[in-house]
Amino acid sequence: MTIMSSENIPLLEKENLDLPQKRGRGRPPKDESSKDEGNRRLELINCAARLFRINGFAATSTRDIASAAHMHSGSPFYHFESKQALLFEVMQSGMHSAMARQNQALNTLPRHPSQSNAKEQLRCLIRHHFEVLLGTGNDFIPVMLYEFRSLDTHQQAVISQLQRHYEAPWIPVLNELYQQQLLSCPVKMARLLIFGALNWSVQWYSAQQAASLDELTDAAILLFLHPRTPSSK
Amino acid sequence: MTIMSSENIPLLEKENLDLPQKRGRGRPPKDESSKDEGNRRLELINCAARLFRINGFAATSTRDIASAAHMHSGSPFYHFESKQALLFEVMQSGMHSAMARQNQALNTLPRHPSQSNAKEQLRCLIRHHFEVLLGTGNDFIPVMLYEFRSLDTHQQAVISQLQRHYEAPWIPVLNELYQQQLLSCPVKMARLLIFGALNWSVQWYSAQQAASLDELTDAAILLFLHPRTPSSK
DNA sequence: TTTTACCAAGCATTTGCTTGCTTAAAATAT
DNA sequence: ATATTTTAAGCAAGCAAATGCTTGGTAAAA
Repeated sequence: MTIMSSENIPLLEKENLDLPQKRGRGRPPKDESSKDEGNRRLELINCAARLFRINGFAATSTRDIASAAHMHSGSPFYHFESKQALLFEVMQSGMHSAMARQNQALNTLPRHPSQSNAKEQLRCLIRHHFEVLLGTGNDFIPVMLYEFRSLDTHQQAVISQLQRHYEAPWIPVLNELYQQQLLSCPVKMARLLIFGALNWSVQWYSAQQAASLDELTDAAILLFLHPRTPSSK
Repeated sequence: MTIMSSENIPLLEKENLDLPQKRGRGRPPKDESSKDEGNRRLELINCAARLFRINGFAATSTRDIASAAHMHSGSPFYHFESKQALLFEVMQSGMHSAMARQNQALNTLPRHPSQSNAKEQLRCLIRHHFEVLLGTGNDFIPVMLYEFRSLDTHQQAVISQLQRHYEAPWIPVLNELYQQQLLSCPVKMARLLIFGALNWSVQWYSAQQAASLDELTDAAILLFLHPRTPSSK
């Protein structure tokens, strides 16, 4: 928030209400579903992801993030050494989560009964990617896609590596579809164009009013894959 | 540029070299290829477009823009009432230029010899859109695509209107391709996904090393259109 | 003498981040 | 069981720099 933000007024007004002191300022109790460590840190990551997605990295101040997490302006720097490091954490944790869920989704498919379930594998990958991009509360990957340039070169290298891992399962699937002539475009280019078509959906998709993620997936498959027989499965 | 920018050092160091006083500070001469009016204003728009594209709107300071145009820090506000107004001008002029060139490109095609040149029309539209996105010095449209949220609601409405005009010629072409069954995906969805695939290219395309815009266009046509006969034109 | 195009200087705010302190729970020693 | 120490988590205040923008002046062309 650049100009005339009304976020710092609560720091003076609601100070005696509920903004601070929600969890006290001492050490947090260790009970409550065992693993409570890094809870506020995680809260910061979630708030940052949401704000970075809505307003962009440069247009979001650390004060905005702090107040969204019910903290005071300097407190985020106890958990993260810099605003950029927080962005980096958002992207990294988003990618790790997305990769884990992608592998999980692929494992629900029937263990390759020899051949030609490549089409179903692609459908699964696309459907899951839409989930990652558009699912409620999934702000991490959009932030990664649109704020890449705000990282330094080392961080960019790390994220690029994760992206390559994420995209790795797509390549054999696309290769097989190309050999089955369900895909007419060379694989390298097809991958770039397909990811573009999917990633761009964060620009126009709105949960209400528009199609479901399943319908989106069907449309994408229809656009990219060319059935050889008139009756396609 | 956020932290530790080295852009303001020239304001102190090169002050006696060539940065200011290049055109003097008085009224500019009216000669030099007649139409010189708005020349510095245009220079500002071009510099802003380039910087906005490279660093983003929020991460580009008006001082960066001024010094790129060989001006001092307050001078851009003689030509534009605010930084946001400058962004708006960048997008508007970019869209008008793109629309003019798109119509021009369409007019070079043979005047619809009845039917079925829809495929060639789509190729023309895609090829031109790649030019708009990736051509050298074309920073305007990428800025429009990636900084839309930095506009206020009224400006967004104006730009959306221009986008609709730009996309208008695509719709009858896609409709005909759908009826010819060269396109299997419903037109509304196809348009969104195709524009996504194309627009995303600004994220990965680099002029050296990669394919030419013609090759990109061929790949896109192969991906989106399904030939009915084994020998496609 | 009016207008165009800019400079020089600076103001008010915002921003990222730092320093020193406080609180309370957990760990450890008695 | 009690007392002490340690540590996680954050608050309060503020600094230095950056940023958007304003004001008053000025030089030169028309």
